Amino acid sequence: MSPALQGHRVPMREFSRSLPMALLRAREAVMRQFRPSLRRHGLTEQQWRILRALAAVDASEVTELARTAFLLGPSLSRILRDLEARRLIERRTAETDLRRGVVSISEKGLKLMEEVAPSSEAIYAAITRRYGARKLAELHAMLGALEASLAGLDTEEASEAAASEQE
Amino acid sequence: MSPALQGHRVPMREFSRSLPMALLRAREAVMRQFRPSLRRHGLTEQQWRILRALAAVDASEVTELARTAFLLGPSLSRILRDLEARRLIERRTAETDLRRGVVSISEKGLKLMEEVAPSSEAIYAAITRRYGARKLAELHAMLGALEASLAGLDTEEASEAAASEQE
DNA sequence: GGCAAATACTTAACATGTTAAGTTTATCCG
DNA sequence: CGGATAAACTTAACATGTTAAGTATTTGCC
Repeated sequence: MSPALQGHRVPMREFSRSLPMALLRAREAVMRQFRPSLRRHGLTEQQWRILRALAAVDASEVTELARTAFLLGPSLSRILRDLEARRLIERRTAETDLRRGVVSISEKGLKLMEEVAPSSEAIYAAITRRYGARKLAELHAMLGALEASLAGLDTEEASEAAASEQE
Repeated sequence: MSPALQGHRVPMREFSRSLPMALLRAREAVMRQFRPSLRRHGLTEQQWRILRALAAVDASEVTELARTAFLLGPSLSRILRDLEARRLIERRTAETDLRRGVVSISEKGLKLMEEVAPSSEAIYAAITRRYGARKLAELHAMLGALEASLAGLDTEEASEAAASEQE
C-alpha cells in the first residue's frame, strides 16, 4: 500500500538501517556544533585533532601521531606541513633513525589551544546535558565494542563473503 | 605517577573521550569492510549511497536526494555529473519548475546494484553476527537519539557557550 | 506587470580522504 | 661488506567535504 513512491526492487535492506549512515549522521550532528568555534580560530577538525594529540605528549613520531589522531599518512603529511608553516608545531628528525620525523606542539600552538579549549569544553558539556551523561558513556562503550568486534574481521569473513559473490 | 609521557597542561578532557573521534573510529571500522567490495565495482561510498537512495524511489529532486543520501549540494552536483556520464543515472528538469532537477537510477545502474548488493548484504550479515543483532539495534537507537537530541541545539546553547568564550 | 527577495542548483577554491607510486634511510642476510 | 627488502615518510592523482559566490528561475508583493 505504501512503498513510499514505488522504487525499484533491489535485494537490499532499507537505507535507514544502514549502520555507516547512522554513524555518519550522528557524527555530523555532533561536529556541526564544534566546527563554527574551530573555524573562528582558523582550525579544521583534523588540525584540531592533531593539536590535541600533541598536547597530550611531549613529542610524537609521525606514524604514531597518525595512529593517535586517526589520520592517514598522506593527510597527515600535508597538515603537518601547513601547521609547521603556521608555527603551531615544531618538527625535527630522530637522531637514531633519519627516516623518522618527531613532532611536538609549539608555544604558539599551546596558546591557541588554550583559546579554543574553553568553548570546546562548553559545547561538549551542552551535548552531554542534552543527551545525558549516562547514555553518553553507554554509547561510548558500544562504539568501542563495535570497533573491537570488527578488528580482526578485515581479512576474514567479510572479504570472503564479498569474494564469494564475485565468482 | 603516569601521565603517559609528560604532555602539556591544557584544560581539555582526554582525547580518548572525544565523541566525534569515537564515532569516526567506529564508522571507519565498519566502512573498511565495505570499501573493497565497492571498489571492485568502481564505486565510492558516496556513489553507492546515491544509487541506494535512488533505487528506493521512482525519481527524486536533487535537493531531496541530498537530504536522503546525506551529502552536501556541491558534492552531490559533482557526483551526479559523473554518474550521469557513466549512464548509471538519468536526469531531467521538472516541468513546473525549471530550477529543479529530477534524477532517477537507470537500467544500467540497477544492474550494477544487483551485482553489488549480495556481497554488501553478506558483509552486513557478518558484522551483525560479530557484534550481535540486539546490540546493533540498540546502537542504532542510541545514534538516532543522539542526532535527535542535538537537532535544535545548533543555534542555541552550543553557539552561545562558544560565543561567550569569545568575549 | 515588474522588481526585490528567495530558491535550486552549480562553480570555485581550498582542505582532507584514499590508493598508488616515489624517495630516503634502516635492517636483514648471505 | 653489500645488495635485496623493508620501513617511514612524501608526493601524486583523483574524489569528496566545506564554505562562499555565481547563475537561472520562481515567488512575493506593491
